[in-house]
Amino acid sequence: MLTQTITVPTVTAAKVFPAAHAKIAPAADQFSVIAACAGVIASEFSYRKDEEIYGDGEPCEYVYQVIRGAVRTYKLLNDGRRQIGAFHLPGDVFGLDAGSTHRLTAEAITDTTVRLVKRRILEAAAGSNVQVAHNLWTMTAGDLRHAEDHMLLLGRKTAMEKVATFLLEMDRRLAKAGMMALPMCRRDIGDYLGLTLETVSRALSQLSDQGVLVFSSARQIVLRNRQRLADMDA
Amino acid sequence: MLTQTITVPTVTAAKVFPAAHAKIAPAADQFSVIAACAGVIASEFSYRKDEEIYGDGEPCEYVYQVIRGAVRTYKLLNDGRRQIGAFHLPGDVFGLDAGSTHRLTAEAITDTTVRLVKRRILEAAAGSNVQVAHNLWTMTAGDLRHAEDHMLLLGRKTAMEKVATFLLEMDRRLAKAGMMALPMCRRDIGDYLGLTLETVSRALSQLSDQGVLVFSSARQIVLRNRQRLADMDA
DNA sequence: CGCCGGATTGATCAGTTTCAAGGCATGTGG
DNA sequence: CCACATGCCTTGAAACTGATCAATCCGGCG
Repeated sequence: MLTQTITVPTVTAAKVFPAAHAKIAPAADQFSVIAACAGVIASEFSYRKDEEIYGDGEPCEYVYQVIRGAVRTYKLLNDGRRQIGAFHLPGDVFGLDAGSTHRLTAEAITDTTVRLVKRRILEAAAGSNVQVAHNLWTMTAGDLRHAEDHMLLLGRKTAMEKVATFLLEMDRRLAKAGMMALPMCRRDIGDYLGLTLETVSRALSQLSDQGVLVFSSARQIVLRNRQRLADMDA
Repeated sequence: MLTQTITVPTVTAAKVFPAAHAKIAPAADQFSVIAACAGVIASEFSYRKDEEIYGDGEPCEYVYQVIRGAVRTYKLLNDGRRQIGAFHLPGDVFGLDAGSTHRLTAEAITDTTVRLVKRRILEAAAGSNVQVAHNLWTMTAGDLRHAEDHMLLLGRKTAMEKVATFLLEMDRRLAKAGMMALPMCRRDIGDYLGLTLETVSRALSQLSDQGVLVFSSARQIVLRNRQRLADMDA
């Protein structure tokens, strides 16, 4: 079980959309569009490391966008086995469920700041604005695409292939100046890939030995040979 | 590799919506709603066993609903390893991708008849009718929910737990008169659960030995103890 | 400095896959 | 009607991948 910091979310700021932000991912654009269309006042909230943002089964009150930090969304089995469905990095939208309750739990991986809009307002906007409705659909479809790719990984790739895929995904999503600063620990990576933390560690060590990557520290990685990774990725 | 029957789809019928059909699943309702809203002429097509309905990467020309038979949608790795993302049974809608191309391949498991509507028309309807737009979203969200549950299964459940989950899912979706007639072979089940066909067979044999289920034939199954299965399911 | 959480590494174990053989049902042609 | 081929399923034995258990190691921080 993970340590659970019990903290009440703190409002750190509140501003009117659209707000300019450094790095705008496609999903971020859509978020801005729907928020703007809805004419919403979006707030910023901050969460501490390991703090729960929402829980499995809770009503969907907000839709979130990561500003700083990182978020994991996961499901648990009775005995505590955990499957992380996705990591959400700056720019990413999460917590958008079509139903009335969340079906995964969301937690801050590191200290994290999110922008959020009330789901009720979004819903209303979608009811009168087809552009908003279309964006809700394509955002959910983007999550589905990721889930489909991830099912292939979980069901059919070997440990090394899983780790190679993970590295390429993270490289694409958060590499800056050729360097990757992973926000999550080995256990998180394992629970994302359907592996144990030891297997993840061994695979990374092996890639390091082969010169495919270089560690600055355990979580600071430079990829030296993306092609080799892409080959392993199957 | 599966045997590929090369056959051109045959139009067997064409009728105007809404058409009454015996068993209406929730998704079926939505399909009818969107089709009705779009004022679409829906056709019926038939596919032979193992025939491809659409391929990974092909443009999304139609959205489909299973009338009779069963469909598998899957992804492949370079070397042929296959992950089946979902089985589509009578009433189910499939082939609804928000993007412009399909990201999985769809094949008929048995001889299958589908109803289909042109995606272009649906798209247009969604642009002017928020009810249609909303239904597209909730259908995609339903697929996402299934994928999220399935990631947990693929990444974290044991072979026996996977098979138990599979049996309960199929029981819920296609049991008639307490009897389940599986349309798919052991290899399909394995590729859905991230197992080999032998492991699936062994798990089923073990459940049979324990009296949890009874085989009429290899694919005709009666569940004798759903509670035991639910317990294994974790 | 010593503690602590996270990461690495080693040794062994277990579950699943792989390889292989055989059974059973279905269908076809002699 | 029977012999045989075929596809699918079951079962067994061996091999292997990844998990588990356990011992450091390392870096940051009080």
